[in-house]
Amino acid sequence: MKDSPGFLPLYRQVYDRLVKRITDGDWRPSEALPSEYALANELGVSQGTVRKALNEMEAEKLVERRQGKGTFVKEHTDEASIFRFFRLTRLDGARLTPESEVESINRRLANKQEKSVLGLEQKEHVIEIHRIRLVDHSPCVIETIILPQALFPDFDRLESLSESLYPLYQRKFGIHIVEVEEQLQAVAATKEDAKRLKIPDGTPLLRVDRVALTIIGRQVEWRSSLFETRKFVYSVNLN
Amino acid sequence: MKDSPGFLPLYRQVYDRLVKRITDGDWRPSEALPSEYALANELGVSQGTVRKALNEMEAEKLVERRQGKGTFVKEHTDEASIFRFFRLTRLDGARLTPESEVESINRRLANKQEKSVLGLEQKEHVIEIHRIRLVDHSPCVIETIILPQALFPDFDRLESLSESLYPLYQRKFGIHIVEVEEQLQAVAATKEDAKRLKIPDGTPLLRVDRVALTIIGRQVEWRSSLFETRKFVYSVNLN
DNA sequence: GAGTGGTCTAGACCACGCA
DNA sequence: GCGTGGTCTAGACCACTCT
Repeated sequence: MKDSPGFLPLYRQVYDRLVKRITDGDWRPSEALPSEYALANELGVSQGTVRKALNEMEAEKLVERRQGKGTFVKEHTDEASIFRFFRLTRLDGARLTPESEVESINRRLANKQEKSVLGLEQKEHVIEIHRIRLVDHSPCVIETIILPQALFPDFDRLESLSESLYPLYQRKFGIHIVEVEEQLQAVAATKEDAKRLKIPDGTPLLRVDRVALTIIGRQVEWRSSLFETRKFVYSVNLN
Repeated sequence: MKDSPGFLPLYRQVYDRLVKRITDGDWRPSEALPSEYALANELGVSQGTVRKALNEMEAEKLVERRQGKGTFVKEHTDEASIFRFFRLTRLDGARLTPESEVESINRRLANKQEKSVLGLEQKEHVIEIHRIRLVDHSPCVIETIILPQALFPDFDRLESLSESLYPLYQRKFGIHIVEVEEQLQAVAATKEDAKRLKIPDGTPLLRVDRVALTIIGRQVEWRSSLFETRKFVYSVNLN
């Protein structure tokens, strides 16, 4: 006689309310939330319950907690974002800080595959970005990025793009990426790839297809990258 | 006048003691630990403190907690282990269950690189394993696995190897892998690779170099794999 | 019904950052 | 010295599992 959820813990309800207030923009990136006691008071629960909700949010990297200071909405800075999602390193494991050159930005109707990957309905528009990323002044990644136009109004009229795009999504469009799903394959460079990366035809490349997700699991970016991995490697830890 | 650690929380000390008892084999895989209250009593702390330590151990997948039943040492079953660390999937994301053919197992002195990667001292021996993994009866991965002989006594006299090696490490040698570090590159198949995988020379392959670590960060396996990714992809989520 | 982990509360004290 | 988050305790009650 019970339903499937049957029971939603109080701290979960607190979590949901706080997450909503962040995604709604009640507290902006790098701003402090009220203290645990203030929130507990406001929501009519104990401080320990708020604490549990905030700790979950910290585990998901939505906020950052600092003893003696407070709880802050996590900001996607360029450095942090590259450190977190850009997995290319030198052979010895040292992190890289690439530079980017945007080649083109266009707006057009989404094709079938894009609608499927991004979960779009009929006749929606997408933004298509092509760029090259360089390390030590030589090209090593080519990227194609597809964004649902509806979530990124006037994206194609931005004056310039930052090196790391996720801080931009957060700052300008209130979109907070918390997870990416990637699929990797080894492929041979086509003539065009080879020309753009200044490498021989047929060089093996690491192809990475990535879908970026928000806290509620909404797909907001589809990115297809080709990495030249003769001097660099893609590093990842699994737990 | 304080030292660098300066302060070690009680739950951390409880955590350390419990982890040690598991790695020492006091409780075997799939066995239940004493209840929170029993442990709290035995260790002279409150139940909430034990709880916090156990929750950390659950987050690290060292134990599994089941409401109404108890806390159990997590067992590396074949299925769970493949699901967790074998990242190859079909193009639609469906998981694969490969079969393996061991080609050779040898014991020899570690070379310089192996000593560096595995953190070995002078003149230690290693076990070297070569195997091929097949999906749908066709070869798609070739692996070279290096183990420090000291941690795996008589490994080369085992009658057979299970499909997934980590359950074997846990069951026979008390070694519990909790994390792997991987470095990925795209490379061209050599003549020998091509022959073993039954593919054309120079086919792009995904090369994965993996170091497997225990809970205390000890390197216990170095594995170099070459994946044929025309029909499959390496899938990973980043948070 | 007994025993386990999960939630929730209330209160005390500690470590840290800052003015 | 004050306010913040971090730790620790004690106790009550809930949800789940098995007998």
